Amino acid sequence: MDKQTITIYDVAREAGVSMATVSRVVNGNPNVKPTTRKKVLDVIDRLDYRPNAVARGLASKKTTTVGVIIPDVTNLYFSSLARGIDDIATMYKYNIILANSDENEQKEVQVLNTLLAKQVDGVIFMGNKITEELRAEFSRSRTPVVLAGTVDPDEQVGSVNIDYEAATKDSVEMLLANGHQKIAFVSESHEDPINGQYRLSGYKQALKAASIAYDEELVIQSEYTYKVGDAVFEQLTKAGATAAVVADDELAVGVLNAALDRGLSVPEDFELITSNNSKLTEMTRPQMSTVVQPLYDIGAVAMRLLTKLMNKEETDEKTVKLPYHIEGKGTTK
Amino acid sequence: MDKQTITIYDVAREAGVSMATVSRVVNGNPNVKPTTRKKVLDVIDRLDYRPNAVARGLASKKTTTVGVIIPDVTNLYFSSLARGIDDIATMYKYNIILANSDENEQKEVQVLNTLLAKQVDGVIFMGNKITEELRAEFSRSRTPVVLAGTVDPDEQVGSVNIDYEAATKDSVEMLLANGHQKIAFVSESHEDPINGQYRLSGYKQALKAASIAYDEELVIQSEYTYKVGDAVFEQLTKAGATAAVVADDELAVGVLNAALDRGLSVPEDFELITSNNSKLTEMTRPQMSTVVQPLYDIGAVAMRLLTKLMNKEETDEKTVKLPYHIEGKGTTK
DNA sequence: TCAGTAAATGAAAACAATTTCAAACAGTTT
DNA sequence: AAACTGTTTGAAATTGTTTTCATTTACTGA
Repeated sequence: MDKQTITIYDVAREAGVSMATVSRVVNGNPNVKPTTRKKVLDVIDRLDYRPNAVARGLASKKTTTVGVIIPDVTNLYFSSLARGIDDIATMYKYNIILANSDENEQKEVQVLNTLLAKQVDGVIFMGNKITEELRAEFSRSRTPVVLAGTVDPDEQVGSVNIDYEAATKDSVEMLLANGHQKIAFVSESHEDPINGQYRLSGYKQALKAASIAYDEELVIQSEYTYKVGDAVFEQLTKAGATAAVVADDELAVGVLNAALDRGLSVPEDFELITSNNSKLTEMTRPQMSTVVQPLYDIGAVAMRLLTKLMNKEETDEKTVKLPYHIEGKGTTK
Repeated sequence: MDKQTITIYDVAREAGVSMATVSRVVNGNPNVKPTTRKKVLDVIDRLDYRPNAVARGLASKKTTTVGVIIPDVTNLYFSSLARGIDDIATMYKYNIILANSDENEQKEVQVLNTLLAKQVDGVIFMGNKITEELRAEFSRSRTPVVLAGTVDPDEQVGSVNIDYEAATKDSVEMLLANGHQKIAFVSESHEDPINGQYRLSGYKQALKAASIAYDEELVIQSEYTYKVGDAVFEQLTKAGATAAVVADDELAVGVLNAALDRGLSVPEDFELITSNNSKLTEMTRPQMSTVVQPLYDIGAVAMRLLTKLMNKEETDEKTVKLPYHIEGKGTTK
């Protein structure tokens, strides 16, 4: 009736050894005589014993699972990071509990709490803003946290990303070099330091260096979805923009298509650089020029960093900046 | 030094009650006098007590987490399902452990085993073929399993999908109605029953009804990636196809772009229907005609079904087929 | 042969909850 | 006042491991 589970106790009894010895065998502890090891292994095989990870977690205080907070798995930028995270996690024998937050501050805090209740060994956070409440939770629990593709201006927790400021500056400079004067900057809310602080600053620097006045009209805040592309393009047109730096690929596709649907030629009539180098950039026609971020690697490196923190290994740097470059494709001349 | 954790024991002591009573309060058991409940709640609040989910899991044999095996999070089709799964899981207080399998049979089995070792309360499997080994594991553990967007011809485990056979038949018929004679069918390996059995059968039925001979040249097996689109289109050209039904959106974009890059007009010179209705279908120009699958819902319903199985509730049907329809967009006349 | 050391083993105590079962209590009914 | 009922409560067992610490065994060199 009930699924009778084989426990370490059954194995011990059958093999005529103590639970401790079985535990040692299972965990690869070298202090077991080869003959005993073989005996135990045989019984394990015969009974088809599988250690119960929950009991293990309770006894050892390690669950070998890490929590991953992601705004939306359906967003290619984040899912690419997630893939890198999972691969490295698997490599180090961890599993990931994935939780969508929709970048909703309440959900983020709530999800973090349930992850901590589940005793995850570490957390990888993707999002935008680290609210005070979130930071408080981070430091209250002694669980290591690493941000992936997310910045913490205070650098209190580990993080992996690229230099958004420089990348944006480079993007704008490329458009400037192509002769544009009215270059727009489109991103999500400036409350997120990644946009309001870093990217915006890069944008301003480039303009300043070219002695072009900052025009608020050209700076647009919008959600990162395909469907708002049309409305955003309307605004761009109204502001007289002839080129734009867009902070999200999906939105960039929306803007690009809005331009094309209006009969414009890209890049002849309008130029565009996007920011994430997700698969989308090569799927559009023309293909989108983009900041090439090593998405998979950001996730992978973040997870690797987390493993170090979980093992209390020494780490050179808690904040790592990965290289990027700008790749001109079809949406710039 | 060590993070001193507050346990149920601390709460009991401080509140002057037994652990059992604290447990009752935490779990909302009604058999607690209101005054006691308040007293306990106050202490919980004061000590900031959080129940340890691992200990809970061990004692109650329920982890409130389900395992989700996904081929690749980075594939929009699957990530859309995953989003539906997670939302419903959250609604029912479950968390998901997500594991990428790359549709690799070995990885699938291995991942399933670690999920079971972690005592997940249920498993949602996305993939293609249910190998014998996998099925054996499914039935050996008494853990409920539901397939999402995946078929099991034997209908031994629960599953949620659409009628792939009919959908493919409809797609082909639409192309037939547009006057095509040489219609190709492009999918992944026919070893997957979803392709080799259902979709292919739908394809054949439509041809037969139109008295068109089945031509092997027109049936192409290929991986589901964007980058092979070019090679696939070459094959299509060689076989003289003037239209195609493609089983994956990403691949469909590749094929579409290959056609466009060769200077063809779509749908004038070549027609195409894709199968997943992911975001991609509206991002291309022209937009892709597609089988409209309720992606999010497939995931959501699968998870809902799983909750029923986990609670041993009666379920009307273990196999549910969701409705679909064909939406003609820009790649068909 | 015997001490000294290292390797191998086991008993029992954690780990932090839930669950079972019996006892205490309170409120009715006779 | 006793008997009966149902609600609250707590003691102790249970869950399946790991870990600590003591003990036994095996081996080495004097």
